[in-house]
Amino acid sequence: MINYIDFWRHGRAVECTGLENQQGCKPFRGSNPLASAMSNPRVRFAPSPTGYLHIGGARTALFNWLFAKQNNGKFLLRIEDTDLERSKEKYVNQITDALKWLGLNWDEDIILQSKNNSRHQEMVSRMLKDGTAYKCFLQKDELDKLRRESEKKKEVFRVPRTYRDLPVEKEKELIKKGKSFTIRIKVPDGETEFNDLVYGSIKVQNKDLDDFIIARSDGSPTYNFVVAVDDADMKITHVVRGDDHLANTPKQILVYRALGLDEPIFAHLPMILGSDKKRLSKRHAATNVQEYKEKGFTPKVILNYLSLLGWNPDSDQEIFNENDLVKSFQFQQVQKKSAVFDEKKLLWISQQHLSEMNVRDLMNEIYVLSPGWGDGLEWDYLKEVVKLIKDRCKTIKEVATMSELFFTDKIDYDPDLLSKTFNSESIAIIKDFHTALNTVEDWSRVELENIFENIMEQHEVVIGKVMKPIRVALSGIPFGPGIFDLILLLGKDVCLRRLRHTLLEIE
RNA sequence: GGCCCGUUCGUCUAGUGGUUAGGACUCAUGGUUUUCAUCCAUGCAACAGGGGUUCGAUCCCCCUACGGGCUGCCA
Repeated sequence: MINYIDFWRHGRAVECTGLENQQGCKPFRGSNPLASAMSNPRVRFAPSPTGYLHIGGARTALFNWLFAKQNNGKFLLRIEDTDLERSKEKYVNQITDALKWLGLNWDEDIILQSKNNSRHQEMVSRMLKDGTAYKCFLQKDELDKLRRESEKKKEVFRVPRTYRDLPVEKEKELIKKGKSFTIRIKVPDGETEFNDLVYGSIKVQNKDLDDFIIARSDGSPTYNFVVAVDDADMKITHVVRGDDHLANTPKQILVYRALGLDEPIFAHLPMILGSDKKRLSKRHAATNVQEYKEKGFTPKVILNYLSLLGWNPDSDQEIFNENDLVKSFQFQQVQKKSAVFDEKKLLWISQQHLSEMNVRDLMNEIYVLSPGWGDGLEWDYLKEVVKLIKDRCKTIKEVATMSELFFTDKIDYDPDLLSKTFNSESIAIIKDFHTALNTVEDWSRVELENIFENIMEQHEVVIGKVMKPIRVALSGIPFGPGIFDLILLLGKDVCLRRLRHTLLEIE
């Protein structure tokens, strides 16, 4: 007996009896028509617009993008918006905004999956016509019951193939009676194997797969069907996605084969976990790419850190720009195990980037983060401010925040800090310093150093005792740029005013 | 339950049939620095467990445990 002939369409009809060896049923191997596509791969990122772009999605997008850039290919974006309930247009915008901000620009127009509906229907019909799929009249409650029963008996539940080879007349009869049906794929005997670029060879026995549904009773096609059709239509050569899809892949391959479509190459990426080793979810501290923007991380920093999660460059290099990444990226170096997201390391990467960033670029990043930053102040002054504090900051946000002390007229002193810093001795020092500053003629570093030395002598103290109270009085914080730089940049008037202000606060 | 995948310092990772199991982040200590940060030095810290194979296993094989994914008329 011949099972549905020509199920696999590989230029030749193959008869699978289920008894012969599996080789005959296996698809092309060495003659993979996609081999030539290596030079111009087409990859895609396919998020569902049911939420913001999270950090795991960003990494998936990044690896796709890197691979495309590296091989002179195309990086495409497909929005999987077929879940009408949960899909929202605002999320589409959030996702595209986040991708743009990261610099992961896509080629060609965005594909909305929902727009492909008629194409999906067409393909479902084709499978029905070809006999690679069938109408299944099992009702949901029947299935639920069967499932419960096998669970009770501790048996493995399998969807019964009751309607798989139903004569046409009987089918018509059932439809006439108003019985609803789903459409299931006829999973062939044998096994399905594929070679994942990250995980290597993956093999499953087809008997472990049910005749899964490709179209629901309302006619809408299901994910594992649609994704295969869309990827094929988009001529995707490499499917790069999270490893939560690893187990779905054989099903999708079955769809490709049933439809005679070219199979892509697959590469599955390990998951990103939270610090509790649980899959990164909304429950975790920050998973939204947007949040990292707000925290003051630049796109380059995010990309750099994300690339190191689950991938290693086969060298000691840890700081990368996009070009380095494009050059070094390799699926062979992608880890199989999931990785924990570590914000400490992110901060370190960020700091490394900041220290290498020139002041101008840094200022532009600050403007992206907070457009009103330094309003009304001169560019040159702002530049000096940034130059002075950038080496002490880990994020753009920190630079923006710390720079405030150069902008505001009035500093909000922390009472605890004041009481810790000031006693009768330091108050006297502040007063003396105020007097000296007031009368100084030459506003220079040398002159300031002289003043400091005089005070140290007068009060018989080390420089720390002079510097600390002055620093707190001038900046409101117990650390920061060199004291003379601070004074010189703030200017005489501001310094005098802040010294007086401090004295008022503590007295 | 079944199937698939995984398991090296707290974290990201390198590594090999014989290594003092390497690096980075974090943390601790010391040094440099007018403070802080940087920087430098030092230190703490890992092969999940059990069986094999082997002269010898972190590395190869098997089992167990643990973790994750899939198993849906979600995507």
